[in-house]
Amino acid sequence: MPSRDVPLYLQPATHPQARACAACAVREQALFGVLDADGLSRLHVAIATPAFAADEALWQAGTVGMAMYTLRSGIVRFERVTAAGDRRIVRLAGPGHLIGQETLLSAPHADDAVACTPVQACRLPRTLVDELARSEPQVVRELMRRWQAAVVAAEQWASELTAGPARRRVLSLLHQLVQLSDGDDGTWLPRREDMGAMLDLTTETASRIVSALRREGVLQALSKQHVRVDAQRLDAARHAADAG
Amino acid sequence: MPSRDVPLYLQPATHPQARACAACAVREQALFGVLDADGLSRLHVAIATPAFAADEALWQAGTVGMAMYTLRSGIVRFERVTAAGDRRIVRLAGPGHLIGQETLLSAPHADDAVACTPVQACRLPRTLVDELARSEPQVVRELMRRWQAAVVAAEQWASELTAGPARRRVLSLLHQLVQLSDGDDGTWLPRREDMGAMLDLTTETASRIVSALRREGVLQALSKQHVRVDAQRLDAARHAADAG
DNA sequence: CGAGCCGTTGAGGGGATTCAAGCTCAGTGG
DNA sequence: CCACTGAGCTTGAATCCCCTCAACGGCTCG
Repeated sequence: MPSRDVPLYLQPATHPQARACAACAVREQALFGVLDADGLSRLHVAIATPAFAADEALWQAGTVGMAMYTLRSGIVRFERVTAAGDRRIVRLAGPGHLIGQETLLSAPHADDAVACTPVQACRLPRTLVDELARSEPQVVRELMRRWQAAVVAAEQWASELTAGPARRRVLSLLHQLVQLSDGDDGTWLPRREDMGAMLDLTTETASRIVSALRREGVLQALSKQHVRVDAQRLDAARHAADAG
Repeated sequence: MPSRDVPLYLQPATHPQARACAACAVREQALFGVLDADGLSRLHVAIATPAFAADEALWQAGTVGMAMYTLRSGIVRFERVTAAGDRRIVRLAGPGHLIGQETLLSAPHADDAVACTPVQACRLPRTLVDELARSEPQVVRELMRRWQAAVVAAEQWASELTAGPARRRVLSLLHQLVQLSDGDDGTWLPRREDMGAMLDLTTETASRIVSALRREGVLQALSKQHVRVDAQRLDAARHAADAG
């Protein structure tokens, strides 16, 4: 079984795209995970698997995309500039997530999409998904499921990450980040300024709280942007914040 | 042309549901607005048009619905209880909006849906929409459009209504409410406690700001829960808040 | 090695909360 | 009819949390 880090183009050229998809590490969570062998056989075009560096944009708000993406690894943030003129991050997406579905409607992107970490993705052209949706009914249903998931994620973000005292918001964010982390090499931690844009805090406040959590042993720095999170203490801290 | 206030059941009995839908006041914005005469003719079942009183629930979070609704008049709020235990309102829906699409996926509702004002709605059973989606391809596309609209609305909510100083948040909410208002009899204004649940403020703070806006002439009370909004001054106030 | 970005920490001020007290108004029952 | 009640709104005073302003240190990179 190929690791998720093996680029698809290194896999035997005799294998069609269908074979590559069948072997994909995030296949179960991916859009095409609903396709059976027969459905996959219709994938007669090659799917590009572009990589994005940290802070590289996948697209910009207001533009109309030509493709959507399934994330294979890494984290992407959705950000916009509010009417008041300040930058706000409104959602995060991680491995297995489908992003940019508005492309299917030829609707412009509502936000910038920017890689937070190095990102590997599968590029799904609009035309391909269009075709597939016509021939494979399950794909339509799966698309709807994805859309619903986006709604749920956005509402969750609004309800859990934008309310209450600063400390609780940071703890909730940490909780989210742990879910999105690739697991092996710790949890990615945003720059303080980006944490501020997510939680509506100043960089100073974000910094103070992160420092406090480190002193309390909830966090442990692994590298510049990665930490080890003590799940036990995180839960305890979240529960304590809720009670008080 | 029947007004939106004429109950559907009062229309001539010889007219099938198709005729009723064709004459609907919110037809252009409604889900079935994409159907042509031929498509409408497939509507051989009667569509119920239930009314909900203010503060009456359309459904509760966690339950799986049997139908979705197109709102004909009134405003509905989506609320939930956060992990921290406090009530949060995460979205509003108004005339023309389709709500409860998760029913189509047999997914449980993520939030309570509660009428803010008296609400008139069209009840669209899951099975009906299912059928129609199969026979009329435009319906599928329209459903996707609705889902995308929900995502955009949720992100807008998160970015504009949950960030910045309290006064700006209230002004942004007012802006939203004006869009949702039926137009003729003023703009609906939530109870202070509900404003707090929307904007993450205390009822006292919400009250203070509303009082100030009334003194400044931005608002003018019409009745207990309805106000006239001076669009001019509202825009001025919003712009001033952005600059300062 | 100096420049610049990012993170950290401190001191002081301001805006929202907390606590508390009246107020209006609709509904109820004597 | 009208006091009584309770829910929602308003306003005040004190407190506290977060922001603002400021300085400093570590790190990378030209």
